[in-house]
Amino acid sequence: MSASSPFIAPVALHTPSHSGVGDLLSYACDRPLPPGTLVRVPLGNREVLGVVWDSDAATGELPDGATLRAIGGVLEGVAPLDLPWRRLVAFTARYYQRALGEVALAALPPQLRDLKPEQLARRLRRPALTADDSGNAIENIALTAEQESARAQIVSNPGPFLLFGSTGSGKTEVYLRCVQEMLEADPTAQALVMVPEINLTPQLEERFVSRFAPRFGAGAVVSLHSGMTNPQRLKSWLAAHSGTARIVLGTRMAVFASLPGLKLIVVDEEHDPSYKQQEGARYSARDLAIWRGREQGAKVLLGSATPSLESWHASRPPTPEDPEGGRYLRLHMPSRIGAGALARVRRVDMNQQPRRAVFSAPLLQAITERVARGEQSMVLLNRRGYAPVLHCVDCGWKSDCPHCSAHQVFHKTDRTLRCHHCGFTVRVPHHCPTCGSPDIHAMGRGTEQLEEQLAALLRNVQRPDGNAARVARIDADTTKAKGALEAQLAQVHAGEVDVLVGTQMIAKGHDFRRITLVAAVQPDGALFSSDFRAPERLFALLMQAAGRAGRDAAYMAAQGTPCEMWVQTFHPQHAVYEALRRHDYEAFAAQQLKEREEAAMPPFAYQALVRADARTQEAAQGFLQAATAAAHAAALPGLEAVTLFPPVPLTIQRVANVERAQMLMESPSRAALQRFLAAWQPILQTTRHNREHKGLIRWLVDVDPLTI
DNA sequence: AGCACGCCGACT
DNA sequence: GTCGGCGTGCTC
Repeated sequence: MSASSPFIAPVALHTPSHSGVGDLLSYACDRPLPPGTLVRVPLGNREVLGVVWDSDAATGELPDGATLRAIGGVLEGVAPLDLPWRRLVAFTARYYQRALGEVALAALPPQLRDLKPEQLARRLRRPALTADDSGNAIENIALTAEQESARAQIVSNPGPFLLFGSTGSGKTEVYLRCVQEMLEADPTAQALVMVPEINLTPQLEERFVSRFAPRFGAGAVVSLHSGMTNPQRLKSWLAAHSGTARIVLGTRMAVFASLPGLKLIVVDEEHDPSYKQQEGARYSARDLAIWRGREQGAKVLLGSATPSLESWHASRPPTPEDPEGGRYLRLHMPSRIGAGALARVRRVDMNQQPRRAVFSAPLLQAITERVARGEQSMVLLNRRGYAPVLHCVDCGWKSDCPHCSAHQVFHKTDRTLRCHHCGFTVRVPHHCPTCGSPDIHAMGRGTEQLEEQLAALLRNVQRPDGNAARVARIDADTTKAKGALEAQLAQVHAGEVDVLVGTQMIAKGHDFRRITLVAAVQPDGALFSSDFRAPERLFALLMQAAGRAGRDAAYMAAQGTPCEMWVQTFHPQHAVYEALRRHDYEAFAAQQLKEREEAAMPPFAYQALVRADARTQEAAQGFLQAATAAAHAAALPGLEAVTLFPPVPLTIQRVANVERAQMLMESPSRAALQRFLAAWQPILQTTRHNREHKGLIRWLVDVDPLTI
């Protein structure tokens, strides 16, 4: 140890857990550094960003041969990250089976890592937009009785809360009011408000800024999501970290924002699968919000019209048989305000329609009438492209991706066949690549085809202004360019579009005032999926889509026609559609929960997956089998309460020439599953290094997976 | 994760 | 003759 550097600091660095490097590395420094201090340290022949960690977590012993090196420097001007933040990061790493440093560094803005000390100093000197309590009173919008009741409950109870409010019930107004009261009561308080998608942040930001900037200053509201540039993200992060920002709006990553004054967390559309990160540490931002709120003494408010069954179950009211009830407090807001009645649901039995018809006659008629009246319609299909596969009539060839066990999708717009899994793209062949036949057909349909067919079908239909009907499409392909989505939405709002075709992208959140008909043309796929959560997701999507119609009561009254949600289905009696018809989430949830309980599935059991990627399917499964055998041989703790299922190939077994397999672990006890996973981690690592498993490329653990 | 070192194919 | 492919190993 260097005589001039008598202190040792444990530092968290971005090293993955399977890299053989421990969670924390020790560095020498000439003064004691408080935990949470951001430092630059030498690692090999480079200098990386690290966070000084709590010394009780350090082993104190250096491995043989390692030499203690000195810290390169402290990031001056950035206060140490506080204990609640460090505890959140440590919990996330532990719970989701990742290295501490990986989670810590991923939770920081990327630019903090890249900036030279002088550049950072310059950034810190630049004055941020100030947040100041100007004292300007906020003009309170009167709450409805339901909103007021929810607000009062939130004020007088500790939470967490599940705000169960139908689309248009004014959940956002409740969020705004709760945030406002929290911030006014405490001049250092901060609030975190999360939404599932980047697309939804601008409209949320607009609403929060217009409400709170006059009162708390222009710098009081900041956003945090991956669509921002690195400098923007750093700026928002610093504002939150320093306490200047009072309100942070963002996507799932925002759950890791440093918020020393955090008093309230809102998770809007809490059921949305986007809250689950699907790479790296596979965390659920909604679940972490609950944990963080409890740890940091902040209230947590989850909101949805179709809550996740987990949250619904966790908020069950006490009954004589179940006097405890759930951990959350459920708040109801069933009424729509300022919006028309809920859409009337119309099911078209496709068994009674001509085969291969995309649009049933009654649906087409309904859309036609709306175009003629100057109303808008929205048509949903969760499949991009023109057709999911090309097929040769003569030899049976199909447009299979050479690198994946999936079809290449026919995109007519640019005459390509594209694999949606690996991106492999070729020109559309004119003749069958196998037998040369020119007789190749598109099978099935995607949004491009819907747009084309609808335009043809409505060719002779006129709008009230005498112009021809206009059909537009919004999906990931038409919105690739920056600002494209906003531009397309603006066209819809301006009334330039009569029928909007798109994927679920258009079902989420956007307020279309003049839409009076929403149609799902082919939603049946999810009914018979092997994924036990598929019905839940379909129901949520259709409810959300139905909520897009008739948002403006005044407009609906003037039009004098009811808004409608159409579903074309071969199974009109299916429980999902029955519940949808009655807008009865509660009955649907009760029925689903009963099934889940009988089958011992979440939320009545806890699950985790281990996935293995390898050159061959045998290698992938072999690794999982070997790791399972080793777990049993070692009689790992927790194993007595955990069921390990045999490895199986993923639904899409091969992607980009990588074979994929996974195995499921299930337990009635979350603690037992956690104990087992923690004990298993080192065994998985040693198994990987066994030369028997050379074909293995990577393995990963997914705790509380959304799809299995 | 990065980044080096290290040993075998197609280009100037 | 070099450029460069990614396999293996190391980082307090």
